[in-house]
Amino acid sequence: MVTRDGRRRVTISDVASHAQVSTTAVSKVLRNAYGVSEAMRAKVQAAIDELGYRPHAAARAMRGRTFTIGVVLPHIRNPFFADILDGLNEQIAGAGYQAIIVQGGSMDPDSEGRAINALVDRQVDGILIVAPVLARSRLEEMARSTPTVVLGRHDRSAVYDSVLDDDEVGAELAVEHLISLGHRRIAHISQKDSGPARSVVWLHTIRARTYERVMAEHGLAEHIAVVATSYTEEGGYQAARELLAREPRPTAVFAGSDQAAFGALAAIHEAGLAVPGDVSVAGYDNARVTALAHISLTSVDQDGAIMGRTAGRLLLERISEGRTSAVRFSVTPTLVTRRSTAPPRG
Amino acid sequence: MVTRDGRRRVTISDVASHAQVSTTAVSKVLRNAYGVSEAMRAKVQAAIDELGYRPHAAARAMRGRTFTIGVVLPHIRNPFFADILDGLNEQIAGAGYQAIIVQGGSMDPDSEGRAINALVDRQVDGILIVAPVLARSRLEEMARSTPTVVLGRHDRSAVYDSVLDDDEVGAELAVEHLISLGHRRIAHISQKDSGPARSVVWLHTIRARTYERVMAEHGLAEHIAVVATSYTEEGGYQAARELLAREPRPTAVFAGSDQAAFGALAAIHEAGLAVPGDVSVAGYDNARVTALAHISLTSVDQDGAIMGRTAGRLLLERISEGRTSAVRFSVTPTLVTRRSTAPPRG
DNA sequence: TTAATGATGGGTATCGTTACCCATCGCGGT
DNA sequence: ACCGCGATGGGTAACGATACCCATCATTAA
Repeated sequence: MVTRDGRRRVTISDVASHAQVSTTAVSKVLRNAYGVSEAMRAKVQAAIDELGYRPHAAARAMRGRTFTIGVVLPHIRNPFFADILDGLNEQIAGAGYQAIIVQGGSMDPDSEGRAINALVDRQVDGILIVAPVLARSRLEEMARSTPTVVLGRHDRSAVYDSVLDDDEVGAELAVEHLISLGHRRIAHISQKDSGPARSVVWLHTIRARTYERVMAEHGLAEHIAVVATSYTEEGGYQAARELLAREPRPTAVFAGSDQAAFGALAAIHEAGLAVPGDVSVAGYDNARVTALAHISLTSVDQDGAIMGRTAGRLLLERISEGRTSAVRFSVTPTLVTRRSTAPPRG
Repeated sequence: MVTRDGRRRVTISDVASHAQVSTTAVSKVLRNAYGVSEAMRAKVQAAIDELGYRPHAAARAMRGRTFTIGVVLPHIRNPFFADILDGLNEQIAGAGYQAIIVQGGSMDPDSEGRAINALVDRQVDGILIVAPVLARSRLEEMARSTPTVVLGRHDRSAVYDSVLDDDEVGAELAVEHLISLGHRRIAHISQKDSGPARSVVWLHTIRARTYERVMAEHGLAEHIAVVATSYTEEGGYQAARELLAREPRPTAVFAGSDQAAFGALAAIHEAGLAVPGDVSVAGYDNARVTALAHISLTSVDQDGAIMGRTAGRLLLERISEGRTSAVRFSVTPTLVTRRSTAPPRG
């Protein structure tokens, strides 16, 4: 291969001739394959270092592994995804794998499908897909050809692994907290469905249903108020404006995600109301920014780093150890109370 | 190629035999190459659609283009990068290109180098690298073999293109604004150097130097106070704590990035001080969250979407049109004043 | 009429690496 | 002395697509 500047890239043959061995031997050393003596390994490694050789991932993809994990994120704006990614990288870097990220375009199945195809076409060894909205059949089709972990989706599959937090416990914690503070008119901000309505495969549906269940269990069924927009700042803002216009207005808002909670805070502030004096707000994800003193948002913590690490481990198990049985891993969330929630006034 | 489930992937030969033409013809259609009749194009396209064929990017990489743009981000936590990415995607999607993102590990040249290598090994057609800390010689080495655009770095190169905002203008706007409000003790939060100290290739250095220059021009040289940590929430928090401990404490803080400004807001709030009553705060980037009512941060706006679009256009020019001369594109920032800045008390 | 030209389609070597298979060697057991 | 076996190293045909070159044919110019 000749690069634009006319210099040839160092290939496995260059290493082989420099070390005076066969390309096969070099390949075996590279892959830690069976049948290589210690002397051979040292000799080849020396040649590799001397020439600054790096395996050509694209060429590898033609026959073997690419040592690449593909990650599909709905969008990179959500800070919680950064935690997941850090956990994933930590886990796979040691095994010599590299993560590449593509944006899936949140809530749009077509765009998500294109993103997945892009990874499959690039022959990644494994795929982590976060909160997909694609039909399960399409996910399974992909999972049959490439090891796959799905994060944040409540369905069971025999072909891909699942990593999720227990959204029922998380939502319960948040709603119970608000109720125990004395709130009765508690509203919920959810996300619009982008597939079969109210299906429990989606985490936002679980959070919303749990909210309704807990409200009902405490005799607050008449106060149930859900506005479904999206788990974004804009979505939270719109939903909160709608809720604040109601009469009587809610004294507390449980937002399905921290981003939505930020938008809600903005709307509340804009309406001239105080948090938590007039309205308490709780979020979900415990993104790092929620801890900052001027925001100080009560939020449900799901450990993104552990979820990312686990996803990485599950993928490596499938890739290297050939596991084919499906696994489901669930973390239990906890509530972090901060200054955005307090007993209602009067 | 046989996938795990035993099904063969559809290849160009399958398409060729199905359409009863040569693989060469199919390849030409795929690449929009010269020498294809309209009838041929239609026939081949029909076969492609019928079989659901998708080109194998890894195989393409062996001889031709991968139709992939690699993006190196210091980390995905910074919301400003999301704007850049949206602009880039918008520009390259039409040309059939796909962006893949790798994390470079901010402020760590080694980790950044590994990220770049990962992209080069995967044979991407072009690379966009955001705010790199790597030595210029390494960047140029890479740029000689792969079309490269560097975003947010103030050096001139003959081999790669540069996209940046005019940080001198931006910093001037922010500092002049604070001075015109009547502030004199204005502090600045900057970023530690991760290479040659105080070199003007780094945008944080330009912002810091401009701050010093403008202060001096207004006879405020004695009030110059710079704390260099990092453009992150943690960095802004630490720096602000240090600044608030000084006697007398500053009445205004110009943070070099919005993220640092958020950290500063947290520290100020934690110290029991009010914004803008006790301390005014201005940031840089005008990330979307700064506009939210409960934050309402005065910030310097650089249009990330335009920068991303331009970077995409410049890369496509190099890839498709073979441009080799280096280009430099600079956007002029504007100031967006919000409620975090006001005249000093008393 | 012939030669030159342009448009179109196809044959084939090749990119860098690995999977598969085979050759060789040394050693222990019969 | 011979056989069998495990350990080691190498030869070679793929993987899927494209670049390069050539063959063919219709059209136009001389």
